[in-house]
Amino acid sequence: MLRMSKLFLRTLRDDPADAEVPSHRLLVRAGYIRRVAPGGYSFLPLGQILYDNIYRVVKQEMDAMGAQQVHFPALLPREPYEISGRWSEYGDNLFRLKDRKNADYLLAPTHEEMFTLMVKGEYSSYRDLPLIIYQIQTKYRDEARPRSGILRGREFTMKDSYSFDIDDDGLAASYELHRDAYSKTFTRLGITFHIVSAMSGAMGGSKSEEFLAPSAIGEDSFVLCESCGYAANVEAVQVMPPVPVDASVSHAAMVKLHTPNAPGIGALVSVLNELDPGAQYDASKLLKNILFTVDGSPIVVLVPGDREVDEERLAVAVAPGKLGYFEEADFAGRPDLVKGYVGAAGMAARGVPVYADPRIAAGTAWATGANEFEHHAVNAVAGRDFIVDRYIEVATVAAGDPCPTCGSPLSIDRAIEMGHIFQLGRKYSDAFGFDVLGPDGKPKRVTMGSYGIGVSRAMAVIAEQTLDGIGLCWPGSVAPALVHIVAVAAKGGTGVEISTALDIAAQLEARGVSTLVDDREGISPGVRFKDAELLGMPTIVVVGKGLANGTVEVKDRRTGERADMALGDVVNTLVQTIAAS
RNA sequence: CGGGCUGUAGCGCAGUUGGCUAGCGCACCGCGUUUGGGACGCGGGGGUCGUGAGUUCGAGUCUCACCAGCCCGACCA
Repeated sequence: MLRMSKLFLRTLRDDPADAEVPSHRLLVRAGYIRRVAPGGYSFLPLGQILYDNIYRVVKQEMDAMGAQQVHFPALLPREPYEISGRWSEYGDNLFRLKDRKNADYLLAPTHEEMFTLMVKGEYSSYRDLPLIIYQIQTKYRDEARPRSGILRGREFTMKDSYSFDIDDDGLAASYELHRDAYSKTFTRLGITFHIVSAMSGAMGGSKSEEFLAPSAIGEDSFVLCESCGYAANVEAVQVMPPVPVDASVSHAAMVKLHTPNAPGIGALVSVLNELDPGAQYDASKLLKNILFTVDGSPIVVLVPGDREVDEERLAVAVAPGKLGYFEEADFAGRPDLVKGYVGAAGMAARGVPVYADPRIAAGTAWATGANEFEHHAVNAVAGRDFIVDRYIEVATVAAGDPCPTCGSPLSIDRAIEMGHIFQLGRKYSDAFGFDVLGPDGKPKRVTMGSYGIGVSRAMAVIAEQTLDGIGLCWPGSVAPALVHIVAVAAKGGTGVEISTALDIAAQLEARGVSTLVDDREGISPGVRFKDAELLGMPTIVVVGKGLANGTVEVKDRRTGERADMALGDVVNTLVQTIAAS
């Protein structure tokens, strides 16, 4: 039983000035968290209980799938990360520090290395596998821009697990176990989510899916197909293969036009339409020619004018080459590349490789730069006037694009990444030379998966998906208390409301229902009601004026429905209702 | 890394052309009234005005530097 007369809690009437997103504002106002540093938050008692409840759900589902919990330090020596290459790969996002002997340490952003070493140290036979171990532990990432309170912090809690298998089939099985466990976990946490295909990204490896919680404040975008259920992070969408082009259609010869005052795609469209009123140009018929550098050498990337280049996908496509921007200084050194008027035609002569989105299929005609100041070319045909050296999927997707599996229009929504499951493969077992002896007595390289759930982030996500105009609104599976009992003293009262509220709470607790009692003295009813709504327990019981008639009021925080109930029935009824839900 | 905005009590904010004891609301303490929708009266406590230099008889206010926070942008040829 939590008693508000004793609870270490102060609710705020005003929104904190530094909080932008609703979950952050309410978690601070309701006294769950307090900021202590950029991206660093303390939990007050209600926040800690909420966190513990989420922790318990995550742990139960991990244990249920046969994973075993372990624990690592967050403070780690440099060497393992040096061996895996991540000491440098992680860049500025890694917190590095030195001990008194000037030795390098880091605060772990994730623990693949340590798990690999731990298992390598104990196991050496195929008969020991498969194995899944996990921890729920604090991670540190020096984010370029921590934001949204607990949603993107520099210190946060993550459940990370790792599977160790002898072969690909085993890895696939461990992966499926996680997929199921994650679905159960997020369902129990009351989170609405989609499982989407994800990009493997910097982690290396192959198959990867994300658990995304749709939210307007999300930092990820994903596509969803209403008709077939295809879902993917926008960074991982597979576009349709290039539409076959009717080779019999012949295009007019490429023409160079004088196009002054046409900076940018929008202005160029207007200028071209003036020059050629019959042609009906729009951005999708223009070709963006964007220069990047790979290991210092220029490349040009072609996308339709109404699309953007997805740099993360491009970075993956050119790996292990290092992607960079082609900047002013680079233009200065290449007078043959005219800023604002770069055109694919002529890149071969300049020794610049041409990478293109599949939409720039051979036989398609485009308006593009003419590699001459204030000049553009129209009717530049792929395969005739310019050659594409390599097709890669780098154009951003747009709402309405065809679904790669069924062709229906895709929708795009924002979401928060809640979990990520990932078939790592042998990246880390290779790095650390982790073999076990196979049945044939020969060494066999272990294959791994890594899997994460943002535990502290889940607090913000659940808040974000459930809050309303008057406060937080927790699902019963994580709420700090299931029932919030408000004692409202009657005029000239004797305190019987408070003692009755405490009595109801004691009976509920005895039957396993957690309670929060507003037993504060001298607080006006309005404050109690506002606080109860702000704090967000699923059920609110008001012990007040009805007591004279032997009734209390029961309110559902989510629906706002309220009903008077006989004092003698309230405990039984609540216990039954909660058991049924 | 670039741009914009902001640093005054635990929280939210005001503070004029530089001026005397730095204010208001919430929160907090005391007394009294009040008690079903963020009550009221009276009386209180709480401040290195982000930090450091400088200008000045005098700086929350002006100048410079630094630090911190929030938001936006990260290239579009």
